[in-house]
Amino acid sequence: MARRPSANSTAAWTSLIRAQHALMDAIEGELKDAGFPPLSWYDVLLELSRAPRGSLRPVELEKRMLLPQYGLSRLIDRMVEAELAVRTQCPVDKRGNFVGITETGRDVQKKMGSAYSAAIERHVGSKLTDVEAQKLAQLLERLKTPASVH
Amino acid sequence: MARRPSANSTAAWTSLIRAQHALMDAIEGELKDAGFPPLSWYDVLLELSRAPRGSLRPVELEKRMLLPQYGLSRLIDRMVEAELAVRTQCPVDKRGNFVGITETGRDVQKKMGSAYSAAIERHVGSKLTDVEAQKLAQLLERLKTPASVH
DNA sequence: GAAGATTGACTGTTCAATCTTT
DNA sequence: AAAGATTGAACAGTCAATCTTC
Repeated sequence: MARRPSANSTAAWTSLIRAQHALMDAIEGELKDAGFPPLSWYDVLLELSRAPRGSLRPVELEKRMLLPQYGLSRLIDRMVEAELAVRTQCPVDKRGNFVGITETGRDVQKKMGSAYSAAIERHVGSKLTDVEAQKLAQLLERLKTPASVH
Repeated sequence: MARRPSANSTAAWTSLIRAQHALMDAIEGELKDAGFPPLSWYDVLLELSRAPRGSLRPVELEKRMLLPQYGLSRLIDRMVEAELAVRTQCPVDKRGNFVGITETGRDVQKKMGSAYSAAIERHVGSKLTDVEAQKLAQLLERLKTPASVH
């Protein structure tokens, strides 16, 4: 149908890109300055810390993560290298590994989680009322519904 | 200061990341499938096409671009390689180059602009009313204001 | 010395190809 | 053949160092 986008649709898209970038830079920058690893690492640590026995298969991780991580193998490699995660074999299906969180990993997840929360409060919570934040989340959720095929 | 982020702030942040990613993947994917270069190229082409005589200094480009492009030198190199842009010397200040758009570049900008508009309509315009899109843009703009130092 | 810009080295991402197990 | 995962090669992004001109 190639209807022309309204000025408001375009403005929403532009603002979305700019706001996401500005906030991501600010929040990830704060965490980095505090000595924490990138947010993609946090995503993995958070999902692992919530999983039963602290481990998941890579394919499960991919599905759950906030930041879509194509190169998950290498990300896990780096986290294993840093001793935040370990790899183990899956006994029942030898195709699938498990990735587990270490004690160090749990520790980093907790500390980083606090810093992350503080950063979200500073960069989001302090600028919007609770009702506005809720409204924003609702509008953004609507955008994620698949587009029609026309 | 270090107030706990409300659930709504966190939800807004999470939705922001996810919606931006989902839409960016969808929109950039459509353009790519249609044979167009990345959106970062489009940003450069758009700014150049709007500039007087179709050229700008790299530093000006950096300021205007939608997608913050740290490695602008190399991006311009690739566009020059693809014959969408040219480099020229600035006669009055020899530190500064100019980056100019070629005729091919103008052509690509126009065609890509149409496809981009259609994609925005499909992925944003079709999911929100005009009023909702406007509201969303307003809320996102509020997020870009600098955080307090506390 | 400061501004505009590029370069080199490093890190991270992407895509296709591959390998193993089911 | 399909699913789960890894690897290699190409590509892009980042940071500090550098170079030139002002």
